Amino acid sequence: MTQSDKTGGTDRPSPRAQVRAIDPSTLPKHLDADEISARWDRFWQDEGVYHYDPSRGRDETFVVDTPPPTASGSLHIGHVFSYTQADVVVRYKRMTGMNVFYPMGWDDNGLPTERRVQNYYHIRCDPNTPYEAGLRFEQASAADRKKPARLVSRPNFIEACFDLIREDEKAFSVLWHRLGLSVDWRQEYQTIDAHCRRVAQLSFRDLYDKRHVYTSEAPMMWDVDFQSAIAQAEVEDKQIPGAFHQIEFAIEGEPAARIVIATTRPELLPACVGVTAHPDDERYKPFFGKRAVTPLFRAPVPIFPSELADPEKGTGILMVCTFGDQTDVQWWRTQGLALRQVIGIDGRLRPVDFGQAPFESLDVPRANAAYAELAGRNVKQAQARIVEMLRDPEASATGSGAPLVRDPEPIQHSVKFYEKGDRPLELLPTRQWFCRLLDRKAELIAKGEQVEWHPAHMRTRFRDWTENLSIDWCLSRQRYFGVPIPVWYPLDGDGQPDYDHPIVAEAASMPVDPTTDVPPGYTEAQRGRPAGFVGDPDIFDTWFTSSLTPQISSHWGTDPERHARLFPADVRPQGHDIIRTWAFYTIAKALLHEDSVPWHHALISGWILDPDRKKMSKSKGNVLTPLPLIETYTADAARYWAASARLGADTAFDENVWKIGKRLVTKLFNAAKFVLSQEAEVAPISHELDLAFVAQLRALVDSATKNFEAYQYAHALQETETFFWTRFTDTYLELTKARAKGEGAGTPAGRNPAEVDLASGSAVASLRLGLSVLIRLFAPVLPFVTEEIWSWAFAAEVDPAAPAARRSVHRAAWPSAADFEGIASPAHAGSFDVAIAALAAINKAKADGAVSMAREVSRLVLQATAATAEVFASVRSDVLAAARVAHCEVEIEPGLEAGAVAVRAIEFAERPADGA
RNA sequence: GGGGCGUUAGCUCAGUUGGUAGAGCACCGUGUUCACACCGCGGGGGUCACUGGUUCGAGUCCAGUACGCCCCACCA
Repeated sequence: MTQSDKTGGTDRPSPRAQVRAIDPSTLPKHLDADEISARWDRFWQDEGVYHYDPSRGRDETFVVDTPPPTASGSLHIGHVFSYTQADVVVRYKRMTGMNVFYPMGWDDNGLPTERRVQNYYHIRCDPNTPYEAGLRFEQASAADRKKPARLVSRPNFIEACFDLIREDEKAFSVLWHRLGLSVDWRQEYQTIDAHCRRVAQLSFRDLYDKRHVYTSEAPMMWDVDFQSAIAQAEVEDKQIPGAFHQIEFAIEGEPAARIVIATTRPELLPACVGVTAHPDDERYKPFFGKRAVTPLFRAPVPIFPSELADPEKGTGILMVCTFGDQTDVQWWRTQGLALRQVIGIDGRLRPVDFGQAPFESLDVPRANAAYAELAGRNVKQAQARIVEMLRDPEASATGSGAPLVRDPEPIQHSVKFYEKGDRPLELLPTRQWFCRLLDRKAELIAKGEQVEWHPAHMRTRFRDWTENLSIDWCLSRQRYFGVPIPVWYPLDGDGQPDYDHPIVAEAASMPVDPTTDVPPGYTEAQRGRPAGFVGDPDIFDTWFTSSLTPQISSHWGTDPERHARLFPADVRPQGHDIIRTWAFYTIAKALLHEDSVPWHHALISGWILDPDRKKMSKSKGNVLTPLPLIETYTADAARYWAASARLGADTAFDENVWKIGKRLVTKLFNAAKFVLSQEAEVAPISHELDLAFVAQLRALVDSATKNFEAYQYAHALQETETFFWTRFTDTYLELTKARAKGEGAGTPAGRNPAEVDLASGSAVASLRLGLSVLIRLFAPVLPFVTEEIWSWAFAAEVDPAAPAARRSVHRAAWPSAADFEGIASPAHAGSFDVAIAALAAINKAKADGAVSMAREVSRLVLQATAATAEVFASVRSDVLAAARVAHCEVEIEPGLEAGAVAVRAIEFAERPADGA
């Protein structure tokens, strides 16, 4: 039983196929890469070469959790890089006989799409605008963009999103086909489609039933431009200029006393609810328990000690505001401070009244007058204005001059931003849904340990992130284009929502949109009415859906049989920048739903850096688009470039590598034409040189296979490529050329024709075996040119009754011991190397003599050790034929290294006359 | 502040368990149109970032330093 019988999905040609030479004139003179790639892509799709076979068992199925690209992004050379790396691994697995499940999704829901739609059409979603059926938009012109954005209804906005992602997904799809990704296009999904919405809502329902999710009204990180809550994972620090402002506060009941606090956010002065310093700080000890009074607003606030205050920073004493940062939140909670929210959801200071709780002032008219100067301004404007006001001595709470005691001191400090945002995040108290993760850290880390990360050190990124999590996962987003949270709230007699008793949609009704669907037991007429209900207007964090990609593909919750066959997946390819998001949340979901890992291997790809080693990004303007490069160098060359980099390695972009890839493709094409046009009688591989070549080929197959098994495709490619050039085209082909044609200087005239046939047949069989094996070793990286070559000869060796898909090289068996069955070992392990050494020595002598490599040698004296000379004798005729040597003697020179061959004397024949 | 990765030829990168430094590109020389000018053959070029240590022997193992990139934390 052969390997292919066992695995059932592939076919291996017989190593002793009948030699049917191809008439080279029937093959194209030059390789037309565009034509080939279009033709084979069509063949692969039409014949279903990459189709998943659900009838085969889990143990012989290889499941890929493909990254769904963000459809709203632009095509980027990095996409070619990472998707190709995954595809190379997948193609290898397919050739080992695995039944590959390789889907493609589009991550189109969420903020990135909304932002792109807003910019592209220059529109904004306004839920209060009425729907206009049939409304379509054009890409906004530069002139349009100068005008205010057009407000459109939520359904119109969502339609616009769908319109745009359709275009974007088409562009990606074209690139994937061009690159030859071996995706099963029947397994396509969009994270916004009904199936994904349903899976996401089922996930929520399951988490709700298991008490993993909860709502809470708490200060959350908030992006004022997108007007949505943001999760910890989406936050990034940016260094921006700021300034320390030293502001003087009075002490209540102590007219002579004062304290000077330092702050970078003076505009939050009206939101001040306390003052704190380190408990051991002698400067401030006397004030603990007393109340400070703020300038301008004259608000009395408690002064309390806190270990969290650093005496070395600023003035050692600081104001606590609702909310400047996370520490403020902590103090607010532990000290039971008032909540004076001045920043609104739009990032502007909202109207407040200091005469009414929670605001408070010892001089209400003055406080309100001061605040009137700030209300309606954004943070930046308010800061500028309040600094002006604080320079006014009249504003003092102590009567001792301007509250701003010195000019602001400029500093650079890091501030939290939404990763896609333009302005710093604010902390706003809002009601959000959360998923409990903090109490599951140990289990999350354990699941991360169960996954094999490639490269292994990427595991550390996951562990670090998980260990340092500080808030639960905020699931809700105040946006429009996404999966609705499937929840309604009952309204009490006053029309106030009862958030403690949410009505969560039943699984059978999903997907639902609570803003249009009605919860069980209610009618639409009760929407928004007292004792009625209200739908949760929010959508899920995009990651809530994309963290389910393994379950989306496996149809978790709807098709248990399929789920069992496809979950957990085998590999998750992804970038290292989203370990803390996509990988983390996916592991979290698999843990919470089924106490499982989502996949067994994580393949982490690196980044493409520009030649200055900076990350390529749109904002830096150093992004390369892939299609023009592919047109110049071919898709196979693009893949060669991507596959030359190891997993996880950030790589400087180097166009040279594309060039080398293209050269390899051409060389393969030409070498194959040559090999397949050799004619010979069928004969076993028996000649010493051939046996020695095959022995090295066998070693290559072993090594390449080991490397692929360890996801070291780059090493496998490199060794295959080196072998191809140095052991095949430059050497073996040259050494056997003459013998294959049944001629050669080493063949004595009048030799037995049967012997000539045997020698020739052995050479041609070895050449074809070498080509067949090399083509298959290259196939995962160079799918187009290898398929083309395979089709010339090897595809015909497949059972004609088998489906056409089986004739693809991509369904052929990965080279293995089976290819070398019955082929003897060479008499001398080193005979191929000695032949190469001898040929190289003669070539060098020709180069030194500045004669053509094709020049005949009339007399040659070689030197070698006795042992090497004996080995040489076994390959002598091939070497002399390749080097065109008429007469050769070998002298024994014991001083040489084993295996070395030196030229002691060489005489060249007269150059044949021109035109002879 | 904690951690990860990296530093090898002009450039992009390989270097398995320690055993005399590799490839391609670029460069120089040279040849050639009979699979391949998207070609062949040959050549020059490196104190393996630095300092110690272990060892008969270190690019490789250990400790430290410097530089670069990244992750995390802090950020009044």
